[in-house]
Amino acid sequence: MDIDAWEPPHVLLAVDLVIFTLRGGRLQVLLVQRGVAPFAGAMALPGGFLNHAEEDLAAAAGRELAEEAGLAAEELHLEQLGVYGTPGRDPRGRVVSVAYLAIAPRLPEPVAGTDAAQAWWVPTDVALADGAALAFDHRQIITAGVERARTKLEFSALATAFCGAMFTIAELQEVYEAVWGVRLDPRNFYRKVQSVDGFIVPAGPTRKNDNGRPARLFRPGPRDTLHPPMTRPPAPADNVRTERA
Amino acid sequence: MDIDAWEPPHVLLAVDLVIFTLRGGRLQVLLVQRGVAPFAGAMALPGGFLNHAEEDLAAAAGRELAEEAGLAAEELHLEQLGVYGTPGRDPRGRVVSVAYLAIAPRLPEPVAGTDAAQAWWVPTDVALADGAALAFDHRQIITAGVERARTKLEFSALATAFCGAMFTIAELQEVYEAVWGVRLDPRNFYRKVQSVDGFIVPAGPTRKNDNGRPARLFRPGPRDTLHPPMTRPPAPADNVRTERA
DNA sequence: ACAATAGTGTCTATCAGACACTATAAT
DNA sequence: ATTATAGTGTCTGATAGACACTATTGT
Repeated sequence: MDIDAWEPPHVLLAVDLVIFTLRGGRLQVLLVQRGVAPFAGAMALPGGFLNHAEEDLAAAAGRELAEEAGLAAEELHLEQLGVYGTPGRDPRGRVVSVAYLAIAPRLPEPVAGTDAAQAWWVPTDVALADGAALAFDHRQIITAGVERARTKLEFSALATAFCGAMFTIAELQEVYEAVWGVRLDPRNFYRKVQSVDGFIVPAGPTRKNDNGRPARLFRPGPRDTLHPPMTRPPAPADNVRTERA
Repeated sequence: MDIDAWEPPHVLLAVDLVIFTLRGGRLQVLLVQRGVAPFAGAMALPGGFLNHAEEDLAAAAGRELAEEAGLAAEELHLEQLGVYGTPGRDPRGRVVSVAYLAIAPRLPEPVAGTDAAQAWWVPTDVALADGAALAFDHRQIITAGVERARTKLEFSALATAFCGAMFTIAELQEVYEAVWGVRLDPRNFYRKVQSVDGFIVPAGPTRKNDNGRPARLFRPGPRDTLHPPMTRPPAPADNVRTERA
């Protein structure tokens, strides 16, 4: 270790984005099809190398978010998920990737302004199915993202990031049901979510409807950490949501 | 971005270690005194650059653990804490550091086999006090480590990592009290900790004493995630532990 | 005996979950 | 009227916290 001429080695640094949204009552992740080697043709998370040696990590994540998904980083929840740097993970050399988790409100199918050849919303259970061909260690990263989202829903106001500026309590419940993969009692959810201190606040006496009684609208409240937390029911496997009746 | 000659930039990769132990009923962190610039003379977390371009991140963390603290990585809890890569954080250039959290059982004062000039156990509240001079962004990293340890104590069996292979329930309670900074009722803690499924298991009818009734000994149980979790009391500021009577 | 810590029993306020019931809309 | 969703009332089993009490050691 004390060789005089020793110089610390350099590595290539990348950012990868796990972008979640809710579509059709299911948790979906944005995937792009790689156009170049390695893993050409396979599905991968949007991401890329740092632009220049002085670019900030979070800034690089926001830039990729705009370039590859056409989303503005300022309006989204964006947080660090982890570092993935196993030596053999990229055949081009030593690449260390910082994974970020991003949450977007409900979005339509074609992602506008996409830089990559193609980008799709893919349900997480499909993306993680056995047959799915994912580039690099992105399967592992997506799994970590799902797990992170699940636990953050319990203890933080992250669920509101899946909704727009205004939402009904039933819409918020759909977020919990989709991410957790369970069904919840609407009556108990209704009071539970309102009993948590600054989670959601009423947004005027406004209303909105499908074919039942109009629901009150809410906005995200000031608090990010929930006291008391939302309790996730123990997953009994037969409680999993299949279809939205 | 589509300039033909563009090459992705390289960065220097480092690992930093937040090593916690319990001494004198207080949560303490291992700090070394830097011998060279930058921040020569200031206190810093143990850590360093990757040895070579193919060294695994976790392996580098384990190596620094051995070199700078004389601790064997195999016996310790070691987990990724986060990435710190703000451009200006290291005056030598673009250095991105991966922080790891390590938990060690009660250890004596002088850390054997230390590579750095000096290494000390420092109570976290002292290390984070206003006057403390910490190198780089290590104050921020230690703060994140404390917060991580606090929440992990609630939902995982991490507390047993602070104890040895055998421990009494009172010793386990000391861990919770020190890390959370609160006092707990021994009677309620006693049953609570035993009601959690595979948290701790009895280690023979063995015993051990100070000057009261001998206590039963326990070993860490098979489960890592606690169901139900240990509930952390709301911190009312006057509940903080000051001295061990 | 006394002091000190280990361990048990039990009460109470609170809360998650179940579910009957009322309210307000569209058709 | 019927259907569908929004929102309220209330019961019950489980649990966190408070705390009286018993058990087992050293001095």
